[in-house]
Amino acid sequence: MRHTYHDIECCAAKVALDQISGKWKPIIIFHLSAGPRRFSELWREIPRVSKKVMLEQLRQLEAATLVERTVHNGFPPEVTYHLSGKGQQLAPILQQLEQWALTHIEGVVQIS
Amino acid sequence: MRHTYHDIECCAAKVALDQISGKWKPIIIFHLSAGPRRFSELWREIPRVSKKVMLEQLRQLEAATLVERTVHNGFPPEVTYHLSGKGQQLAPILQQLEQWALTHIEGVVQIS
DNA sequence: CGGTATCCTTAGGGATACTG
DNA sequence: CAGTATCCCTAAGGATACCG
Repeated sequence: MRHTYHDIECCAAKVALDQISGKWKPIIIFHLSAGPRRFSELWREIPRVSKKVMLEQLRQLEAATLVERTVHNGFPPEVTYHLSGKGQQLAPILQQLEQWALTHIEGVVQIS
Repeated sequence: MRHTYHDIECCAAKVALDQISGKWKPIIIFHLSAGPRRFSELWREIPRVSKKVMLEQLRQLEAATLVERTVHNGFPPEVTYHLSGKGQQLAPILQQLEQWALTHIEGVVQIS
């Protein structure tokens, strides 16, 4: 992702948001923050995404070094994804955002 | 914006992010967090957006009750936009996101 | 199982001109 | 000044089938 002069000058938050925006990225991060997942697990936990799009989102998160990918040798193939340090440091901020949503956005309720 | 069952169940943060996602919304919030702005001011501060899109983004922020719009009578017309309480409470979270970007994202530097 | 390859659809955004 | 009205176009996402 290229950042324009204007983005960088005005609003580093925008640059951050760009890295986690995308229809499924926050949900992926949410699930990975509970621990590593193999591709198929993650895919089962997030229904309604096509495999292709799921992969795209993961690749973008990798490119932003928010998520890391591990290939375990053997058959059948096993690949796991987990949050990087950078990704983990994002988690508390997302939790605050979550809290903000819970207090301000109608119809958003916590499901422990 | 409708939220799916899945969004609400899994990730209130996603719902929050939806309200501030959009190509220009973070930048608009950034500028408004420094105080109210009339439309033309804001538009001058954010070059490269078309007036139409700028309006759309503002309308969406209004719909999410992040931004409020005040019409001052007189001629020429004067309309100002400012952050609502909800919007102001978002500011510190965005600042943390900003800090996170500054420490983790290459090429993002602070311009006091 | 994890991943490509194809093809298709749409919403988001951009350019420009016009109006009260 | 603030706001519509048109028209256009591309990137993001979706469906489906196939591969090692």
